[in-house]
Amino acid sequence: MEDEFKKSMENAAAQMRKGVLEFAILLVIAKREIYANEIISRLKNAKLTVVEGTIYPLLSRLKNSELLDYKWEESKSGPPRKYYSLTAKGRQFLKGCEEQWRNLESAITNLKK
Amino acid sequence: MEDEFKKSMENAAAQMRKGVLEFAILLVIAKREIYANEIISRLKNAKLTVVEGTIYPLLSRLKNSELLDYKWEESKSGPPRKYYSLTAKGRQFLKGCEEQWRNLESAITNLKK
DNA sequence: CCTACTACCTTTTTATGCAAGGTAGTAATA
DNA sequence: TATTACTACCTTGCATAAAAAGGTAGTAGG
Repeated sequence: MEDEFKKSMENAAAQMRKGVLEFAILLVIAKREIYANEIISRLKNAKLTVVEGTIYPLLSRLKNSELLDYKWEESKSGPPRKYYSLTAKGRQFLKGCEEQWRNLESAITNLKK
Repeated sequence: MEDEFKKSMENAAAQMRKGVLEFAILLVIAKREIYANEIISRLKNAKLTVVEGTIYPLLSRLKNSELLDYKWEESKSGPPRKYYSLTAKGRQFLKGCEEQWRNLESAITNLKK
């Protein structure tokens, strides 16, 4: 397999990941209060790689849109952490995302037929 | 529901669509030779809206990457059309996309648990 | 020959993910 | 108490790519 091909393939995969990134982060936060580095680990486990430079601006955006809230908490080892949680608006938004996701899944299924 | 919220929701939906756009187009072309405007209609039916300014550059990119090929064909009514088809490389690429898509689906499923 | 329609394509704007670099708190150790 | 290591936060600048808007050209009908 050529290099160019691999590059394109990786790029396509990255595009798909980007598309659901916000959704994925909201899903993770919905489960429990969590801070940025934990979110990164959690997504990595699910094979959705995200880096700091991506997640911090995104979390800020979601906070500004009032979909998220956070509270500072001390850490036993290291600097304090921002624990994020969903606001009521955020939960509503997440529901919308879930519906969009189902639509997307059915769209792809249809296109395959 | 506020306006801001709707806007964010639409934006999130758009993001998701973007992520699978290339994949969706390849799926459509895989079924039969087809030209740009038909692709647009086909995707619209599947609730994946795309516009010309999006699809033409994308088709060119895929052609340049040798994933697509095309041939001109006369139309009974109007200017000639570029009918696109997948190259061998394109079919291989599509397989890769399908795998990525499955990965994404399982990632989301896992994050929900 | 003018209008309508279809089909192609390009230019410009905007959004956003990511690499890289930066600050600061804790803690172990030399 | 200086040094190093680690964790956690955040910002700047670049590259990519979708979408809006505008442009060219072929056919057809009145």
